[in-house]
Amino acid sequence: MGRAPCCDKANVKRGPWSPEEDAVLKDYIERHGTVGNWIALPQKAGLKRCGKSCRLRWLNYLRPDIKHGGFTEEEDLVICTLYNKIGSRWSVIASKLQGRTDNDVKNYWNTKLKKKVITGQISLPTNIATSSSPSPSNSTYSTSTASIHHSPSPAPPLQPPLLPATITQAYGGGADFSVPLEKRLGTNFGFPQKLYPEMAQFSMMGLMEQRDFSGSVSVSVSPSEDMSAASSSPITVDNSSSSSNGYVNWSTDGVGGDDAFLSELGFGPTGDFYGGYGSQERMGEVSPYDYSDLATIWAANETKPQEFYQGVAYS
DNA sequence: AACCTTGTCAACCGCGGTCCT
DNA sequence: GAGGACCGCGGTTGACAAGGT
Repeated sequence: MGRAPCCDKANVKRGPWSPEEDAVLKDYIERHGTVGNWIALPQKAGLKRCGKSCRLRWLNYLRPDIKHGGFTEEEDLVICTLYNKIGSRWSVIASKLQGRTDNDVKNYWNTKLKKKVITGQISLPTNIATSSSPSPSNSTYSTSTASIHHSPSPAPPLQPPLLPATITQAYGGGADFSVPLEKRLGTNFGFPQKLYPEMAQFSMMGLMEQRDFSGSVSVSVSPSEDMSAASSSPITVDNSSSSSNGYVNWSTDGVGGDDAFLSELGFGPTGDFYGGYGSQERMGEVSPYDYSDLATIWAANETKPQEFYQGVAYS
């Protein structure tokens, strides 16, 4: 036995709302509120509509704080940044944009913004929050240094998130750097990120040795002894826009973003494995955690960086 | 001018989660 | 604890407009 329908579909009006219906709904809600029961509302208000339809109409169109009209460049960047990080959780993304609804954001992404990203008209911030004052909040995103290209420029197409198997395959399933890491670093589509020096050092443990993260110009990393069979090509991390605090800039070439990159470095599974802090993309919002915690996590999950490159699949 | 294609966006649908009895 | 009622969400649809042929 399935769930009973929320309304009698034969006796409710469907399709576009008329101005009269809008007026009735708006007037009723302004006088009585929704009283927490949308199903009963249309009958009380005298509307021949399904309660869900009333709710949608109010939330997406009639609410007084709804912002109608085009999206700003800053809104574009917030959407791109969050989509890159959390995917199609439109309600969460919309909650970060004043006056926008999840439906608005979803439609905007599907019809316009996705194309802008693909054609390279938008690139995400390259130097977000270089401020030395960390903020505990990750609910706001500074876009002050973001760049938007008004003339289309060639850019690599969107790629799916890098799954461990794919990455392993890309690297030849072992210590074979058939796809040098530097090909993934510095690609112009990705979402440039920053890594705390101590984290970078830690992440490379067993894979590479850190040459120098404190310099102001560039950082070179080469495979460690454990990876002696790998290519001897040094891996260059773009540090040109790094500030004097020693942060290291890096980027990925796919929508997997920071998590995928961290996987490449051997941190293991992507996603929220790091409890959110290890994959923060705004250094200003990340406090200098003790990344040695990750050793415990690795141990608990029986995963080590080296295992990744030996083709051991993570669960 | 007529037809076709593409883009846009409001609205619908169904599912999972939560609350209440 | 079970089951019903409702809410909220994300995916999808369909009507309409605009642009192209």
